[in-house]
Amino acid sequence: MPISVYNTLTRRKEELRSSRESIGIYVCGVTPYSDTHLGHARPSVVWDVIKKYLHYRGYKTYHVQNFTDIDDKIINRALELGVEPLKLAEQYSEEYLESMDALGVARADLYPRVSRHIPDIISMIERLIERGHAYAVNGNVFYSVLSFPEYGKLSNQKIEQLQAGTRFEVDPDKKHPLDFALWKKAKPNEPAWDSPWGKGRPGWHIECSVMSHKYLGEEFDFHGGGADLIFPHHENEIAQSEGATGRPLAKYWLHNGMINLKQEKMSKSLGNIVKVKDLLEKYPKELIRFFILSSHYRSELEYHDQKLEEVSRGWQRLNECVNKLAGLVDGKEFTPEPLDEAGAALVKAAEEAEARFAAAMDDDFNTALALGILFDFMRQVNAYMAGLRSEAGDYALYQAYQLFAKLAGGIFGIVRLEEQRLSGLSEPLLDLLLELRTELRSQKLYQLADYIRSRLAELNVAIEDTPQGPRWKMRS
RNA sequence: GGCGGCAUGGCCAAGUGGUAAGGCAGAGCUCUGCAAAAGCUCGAUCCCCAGUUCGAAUCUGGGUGCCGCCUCCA
Repeated sequence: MPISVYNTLTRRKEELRSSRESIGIYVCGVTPYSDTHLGHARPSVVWDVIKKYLHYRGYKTYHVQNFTDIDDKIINRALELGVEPLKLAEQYSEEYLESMDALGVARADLYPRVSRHIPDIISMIERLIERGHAYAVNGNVFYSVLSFPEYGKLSNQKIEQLQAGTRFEVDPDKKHPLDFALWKKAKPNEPAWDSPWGKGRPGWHIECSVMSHKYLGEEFDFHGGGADLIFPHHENEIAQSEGATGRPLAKYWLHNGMINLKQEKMSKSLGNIVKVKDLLEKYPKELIRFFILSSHYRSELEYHDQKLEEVSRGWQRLNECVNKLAGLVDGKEFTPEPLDEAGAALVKAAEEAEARFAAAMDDDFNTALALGILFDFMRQVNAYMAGLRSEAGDYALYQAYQLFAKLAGGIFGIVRLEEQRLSGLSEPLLDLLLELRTELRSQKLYQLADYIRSRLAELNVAIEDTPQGPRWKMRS
């Protein structure tokens, strides 16, 4: 079954077809001038999962994600703080990468910076001028939107309509109000580079055209980013790249929905951001990923302070199940030889779950559906484990464990295997206590048995009496 | 004003023509000395109106409400 994806450009789902050996992915990265927030985490986690799923399906990928390290916001912030703009940007770029590492996001293959591509930018601007798509005025260079008949095709807008909504003052040097800057004339106290048009710096959108072209070539596969980038950023990228090459920029445009706080977009300018750093202090990364993956990537996602607590219960159950499996399987491998009826049924259920999971992901990466399928399978596994007589583990459990490890662990990154090992004497002593308590229970000395349980609970050790005997676990 | 999206049980969330996945919360039950864990059972006709159709949450038209973009933004 082929993978299909919703393409913003055509506004419908299309089958994924790549003529390349490895799928080229360009995701618009961040403008690094303040802390990484949840809104940045969503596309990162989503693309992390998409990539891992593509790998699972046998594709190779090459993923480029830029840092826009030259920008008005960075310059202004640097001026406030009295530091070098590029240094500030570098610092926040590092912070971004650290946050994403901490979220378990695999790194892109390349993180190009605007500041290191000035000559490439200048040459693309020259090319645009040659081809009649751009003009220089007073040290600035503007892109001429009227020179590109398809302008507006991504955001499905006509130039006249866009113009009607314009609510900012138009630079009198522009031929058309929607023309945008490719090169900005230097102002005092700003980083500036020499160019054929004098000292200046690149405009906002040009860097993505230049760097995607340089590292992925013409017409690569995926171009991604937040839905708020559709206009003007991606629209302008298309105008620049396609104006310069005469060829389509990317085949599939994928846009993730915004994360809202109290029904309002989380954004730096609104000052309502939730920092990834802060979240990670309170919650495991796996839970944050679980939350992000619990709805489809294109829909909006509501966040509030209790949100992660609300979803954590279901997440914990999933983890509990996988942990029990891990304990039973205990790193061993099993062969299918002795397999009773229930075991055979579970093995079959695992196969079905995997097929359904893949079908869900094939359909525009429907992680919410896929999660539902994992929960379905979890119920079957739990039922099987409840009927278990020994702690020996078997082939069916082994298959179930492998499946969770592959899908929930490897692709989604939402399970956390708890290390129950305690240091030194603690573990034997704990086992001794459990043994003692079992003896007390068999003598019906329940008060004492319960006393042990409640005192251990105070030490964050939870005891569960299962048909297979008592087990303990650390409460987080 | 233009463009796009969304509206599904108390909450979250799949489902785009054939009679409503899954999660949380709630109720009951099983297991159990109790507890915990787990399992089982119970709950919605899908914002409103009008159409198309044998049949619509799903298509069409018209409303209502919310969000996003049209200014930097993931």
